[in-house]
Amino acid sequence: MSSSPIAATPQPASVEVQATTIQLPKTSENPALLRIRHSMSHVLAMAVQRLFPKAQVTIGPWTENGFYYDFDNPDPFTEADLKAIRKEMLKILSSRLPLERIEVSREEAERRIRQQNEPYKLEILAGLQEPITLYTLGDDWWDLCAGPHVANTSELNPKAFALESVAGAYWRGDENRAQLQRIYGTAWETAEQLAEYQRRKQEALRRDHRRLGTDLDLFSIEDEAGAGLVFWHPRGARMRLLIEDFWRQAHFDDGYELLYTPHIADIELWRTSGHLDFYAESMFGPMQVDERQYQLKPMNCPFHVLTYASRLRSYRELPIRWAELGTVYRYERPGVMHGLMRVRGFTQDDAHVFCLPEQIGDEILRVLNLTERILSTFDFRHYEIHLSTRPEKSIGEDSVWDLATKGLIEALERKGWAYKVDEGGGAFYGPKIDLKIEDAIGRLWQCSTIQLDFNLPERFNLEYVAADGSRQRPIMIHRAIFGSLERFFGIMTENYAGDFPFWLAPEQIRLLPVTDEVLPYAEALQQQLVQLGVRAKIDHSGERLGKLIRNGEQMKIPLLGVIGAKEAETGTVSLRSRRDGDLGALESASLVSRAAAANQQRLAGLGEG
RNA sequence: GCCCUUGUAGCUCAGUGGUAGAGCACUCCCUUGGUAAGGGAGAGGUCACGAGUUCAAAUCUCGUCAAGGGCUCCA
Repeated sequence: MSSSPIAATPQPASVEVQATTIQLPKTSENPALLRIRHSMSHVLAMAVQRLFPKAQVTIGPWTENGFYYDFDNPDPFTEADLKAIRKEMLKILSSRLPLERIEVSREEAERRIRQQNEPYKLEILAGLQEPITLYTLGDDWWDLCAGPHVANTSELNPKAFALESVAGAYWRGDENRAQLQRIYGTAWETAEQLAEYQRRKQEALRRDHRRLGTDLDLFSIEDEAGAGLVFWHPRGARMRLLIEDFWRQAHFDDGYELLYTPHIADIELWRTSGHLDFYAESMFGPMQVDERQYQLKPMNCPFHVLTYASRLRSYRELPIRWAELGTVYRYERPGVMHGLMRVRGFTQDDAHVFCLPEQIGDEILRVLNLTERILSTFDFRHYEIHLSTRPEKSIGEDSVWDLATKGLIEALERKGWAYKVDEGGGAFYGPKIDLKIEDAIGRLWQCSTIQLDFNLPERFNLEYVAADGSRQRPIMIHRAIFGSLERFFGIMTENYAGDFPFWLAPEQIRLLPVTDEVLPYAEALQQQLVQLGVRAKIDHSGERLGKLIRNGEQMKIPLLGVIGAKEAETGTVSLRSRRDGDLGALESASLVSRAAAANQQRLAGLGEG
């Protein structure tokens, strides 16, 4: 890639991977790719049936990055099988087989399926509308399929596909039905695209928060304690504290008050809230204490509701905005836990707004603004927003649903954010807005959610006294911005690939003494930094400078300060920035003030002196 | 929960039935060294846990737990 001088506009410091000229279109954006992947799944199925005559075919759709095919086979496929299957696929490609679309009657399709004894196909056929189409692949293989496909396997680039993995999957996605063997593959137009796709997969692996969590000593999950329970190590805990401090301040700034509520409560509370009925299987079991049964909390809402109900409220108090970093425990089934992304104990940045019906629009807009402020501080600036409306089964009056849904829409429009409508996708107790954030390598993560709730105020009989002295039901808004601190921490770590911005790094500056003689000078400087809240350490390992640099870089410390005789004499530090390279010598007093200022302003690098 | 795979030192991994290994990290010694690995010595493991087979199990079998890739579910 050559860069012209005209295009060489200064770029802001960025953690993004280097822009590449190779575009990787998604299947849904590229009809040619769709045909390739769809056809490739047929080639895969044909190859499997050649090698494993007992394998029964089911479905084989494209995915955004490739394709898969589900088989019912007596034995699971192994990695070695994949190699053999790939070879067989290459044979099919090189024999230049035509793919032909044939329209048949239902009876004809059924006859053909029965002939081959493919029960899954029969079930698929039963669900199909006319016209029934099938695609042949060569003379002796065909599959029920709506298409479209390439015309000939010679159009499929043998150097641009790969079989990726084999996994279990349920027939029709139903865990009560047959377990099938799914083979995942990917296919592209060119070998370069395939290579780029594989490079990006590697990149995602490099950013894996579980890997970085261990390497940077941020957190661990200990077998002895149990699955899905997180231990925050000093470095991770320090970061979490910085995130929490920022979060608290942002909430105070925005008119919230903070609550602390218990971790357990009498089981009757959960009966009243309804969780015992519809959430029981996600809760840890109850515990007996004296004569009462207690329940570990899976959610914070009932506690905030009780706090609201602790005394009579006036309409003049509303809106009430209460937030809590509330730690909840949920029973997650074995096998679903995943690093910090899916755990059994986690802290929600939960908040509830109690307001008047006419305040909904303003309050939602307020939440959207706060959400943007908080997420953008962590460099998440691109969102995908979904508005979910009333489902079939739901509670509450039409007028309230209308008002609430309008309030959400109005807020989104005023904010100027594009959104997709998920018709009927709301909870039974109210409509909601979900927000997904896009990370540095284009992945989307669901974090923030804003939900209206017509259920809990009803169940707990929440009231306020209106202007006319009557008792009215307040509107309740649930919202979380991070979703959970653990999950957000994982996403953020992957977004930065562990290269945290200066203000967030657990260790911001590491001073590297070249000789022992300069230690007193280094220690004095470290003291000054620490006193102003800068997280500075001295590397006491006594290794040579090269090694100290290497260790500092590996721990992704934003600033390394080399201190030798020269620096000690002149009262300076030779700075090496992870993002910006060698910064040269800097007056130590200037380093102290600039570092402190950078923390104040939450900067990604050292601020101006 | 289901399918497959895996579990050996803090980390990454060798070790296919016969006395438990390497590199990095850690501790100590030598080296006082100027921008990504100086040298030497040492310490560190109930081979995830429990049963079984065997004269003998890290190794074979079964069970449990946990992790990884998926499915289902989800913040």
